[in-house]
Amino acid sequence: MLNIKDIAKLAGVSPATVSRVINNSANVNEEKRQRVLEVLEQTGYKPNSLARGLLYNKTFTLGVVVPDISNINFSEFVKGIEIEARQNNYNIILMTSGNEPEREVECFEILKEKRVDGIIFAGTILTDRHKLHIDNSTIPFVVFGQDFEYKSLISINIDNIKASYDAVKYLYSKGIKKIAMITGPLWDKAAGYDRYTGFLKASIENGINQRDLIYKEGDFTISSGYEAMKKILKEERVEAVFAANDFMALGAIKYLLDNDVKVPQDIKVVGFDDNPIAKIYTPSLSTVKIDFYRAGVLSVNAIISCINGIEVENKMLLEYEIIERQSSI
Amino acid sequence: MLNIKDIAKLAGVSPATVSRVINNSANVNEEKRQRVLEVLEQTGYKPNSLARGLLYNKTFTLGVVVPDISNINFSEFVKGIEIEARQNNYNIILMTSGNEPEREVECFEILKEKRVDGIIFAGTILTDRHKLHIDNSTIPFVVFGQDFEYKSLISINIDNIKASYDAVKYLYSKGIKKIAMITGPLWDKAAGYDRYTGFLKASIENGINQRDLIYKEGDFTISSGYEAMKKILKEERVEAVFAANDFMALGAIKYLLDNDVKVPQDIKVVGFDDNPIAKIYTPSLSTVKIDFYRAGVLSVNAIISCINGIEVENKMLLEYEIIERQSSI
DNA sequence: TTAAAATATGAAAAGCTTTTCAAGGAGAGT
DNA sequence: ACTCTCCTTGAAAAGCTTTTCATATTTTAA
Repeated sequence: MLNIKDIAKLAGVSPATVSRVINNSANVNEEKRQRVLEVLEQTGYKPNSLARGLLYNKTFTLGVVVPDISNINFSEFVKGIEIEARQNNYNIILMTSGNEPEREVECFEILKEKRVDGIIFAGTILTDRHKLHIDNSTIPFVVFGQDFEYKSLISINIDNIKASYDAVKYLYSKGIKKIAMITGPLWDKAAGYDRYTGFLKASIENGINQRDLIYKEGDFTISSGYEAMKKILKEERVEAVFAANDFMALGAIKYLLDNDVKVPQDIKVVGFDDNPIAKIYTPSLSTVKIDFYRAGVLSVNAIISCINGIEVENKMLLEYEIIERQSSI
Repeated sequence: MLNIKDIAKLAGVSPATVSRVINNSANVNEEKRQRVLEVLEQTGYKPNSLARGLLYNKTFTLGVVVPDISNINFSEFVKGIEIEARQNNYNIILMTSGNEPEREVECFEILKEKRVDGIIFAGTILTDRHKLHIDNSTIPFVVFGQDFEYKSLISINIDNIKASYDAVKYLYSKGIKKIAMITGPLWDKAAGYDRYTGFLKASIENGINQRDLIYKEGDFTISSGYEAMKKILKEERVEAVFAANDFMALGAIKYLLDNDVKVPQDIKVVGFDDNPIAKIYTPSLSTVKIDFYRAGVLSVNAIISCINGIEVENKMLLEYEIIERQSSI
């Protein structure tokens, strides 16, 4: 591949002059300028960004670490990141961690070696090794998705408690008295415990005794939603079900339909996430929509500000929206 | 950020020695080795990959250009790429093109500047500008998804004609006589025209006169499937419908159910893609499954071979699988 | 004990771009 | 005609790592 010296030779000027033409950084005799431009055009020369990066100590590259890119939430997130990054002249190195802390830390190490200008990290927990890395690192970090209340780390989060609270309140506002919840695993702080907490809060506010709360724990899969719904119906007569994600909500609906319970006439169902399936399913599923694309855009803006030394809020909450569809009308 | 000179100073040795310790490239006095290792540990030093890349003219980075990462097919594809690449010590720079040729070419330019070792490209058409780029480029290219019969370009493809042919044959094998197709836009060679061609071939083979073929053109959306189904039923009495993708198939099913036509008892439906929704929908949808994850893995293997100067087949076809579910039993 | 071989180590160059600094040339003003 | 300015231009250094080459030291063999 050609370098700037080759171009200089072909155009009969010095490398410095070629550089000046490429970067429009100083006056160059018009005739020479044309000669250089012509050579550039003919050869398709592109300056070596490694050399540039070495010089400026800057790569215009962001590292992005997500658990699983094939999860629609994260692919929306990454889409937002990529598009916003590009708009700001940055590229992204994408890495997946499979939610394994070991691999996450490994990603950080590789990204450090690649000298990325910043890292956007969607993870689950912050182990000591994570913290060690973040502390020792001069690379700006933005953490998404779990409330990492660690030092002044920039984090962008979903207010799971409030979103869940609002979803349940929405059901109560329809005059419903008895609502059950299908939760995620409660050890999962964000999507598990926090969403349960919102349900708890809204229920108590509507005069339910904490001991009378009706809920079953699932694991975010369709089949666990199906099973949970079965258990709930065996024990109680409820008018609505709120599930901690859409898959479990769909499982619940499936069980209800299989057993000739009408949705929404007999029992209303609300999910969480606004998975694309929610809109398509029959009946279409009411849900809480989180805008992951926007989360990506915000992450990029935050990290670029940070890179440029501009102060940013270090705790941001994402908006959400309760979407009413057939399953709860 | 520290550099190798700093480490050398801290350990009281020369940069060369530090380099030898890091790369295990030559014998180093054990005592000094330990001193260096200790400093490396304490400082968390990572060598600057830009400098290395500059020296070796190699970045261990692959460029990946896809139309839209939030499309499940492409996110599976990218997942396969990322995981396989990492296993081979490569990272990926992900770029999205929105299927715009202009932006695709722009991606190539940026990736060239970043000196990626290879580019994996999922696109639609190969314009002259694309070709110019590929011709002038010394960077290995792997093209996925459309049959780019261009020179010795490495391409990985779906055999749309044969997959579609097999799907229709499968329906005929159930003793069905009258099958309609909902095609994609026919100007779209791969997912549009080729899938139609397979349908045509299988139909003729089963004694249908080409003039009697029943098909309507959709645009891959649910609603277009719904409308196409409406038109088909108005004109003909069919026993089965084959759609060029799952969304249109689901639209068709929706129309049928809305009009009290039972699926699969009255009309069987088969889609294409194995979108996650296909499995979940009621009735679950029979479809043609393409393994995009595997396509990603194959792409990486091909490009790494190419980078290392190993000969590879330059035309590969992906396997597919007809998945039978409730909608066609 | 001495020559030869093996081992260990640092200096320096290469890889590519940008920017600073110095110098050369041209034009303007006196 | 001479000096001062402004405009152009090229040489060189910096940024960081690896590897080669040469040197210094130690070990082995005779």
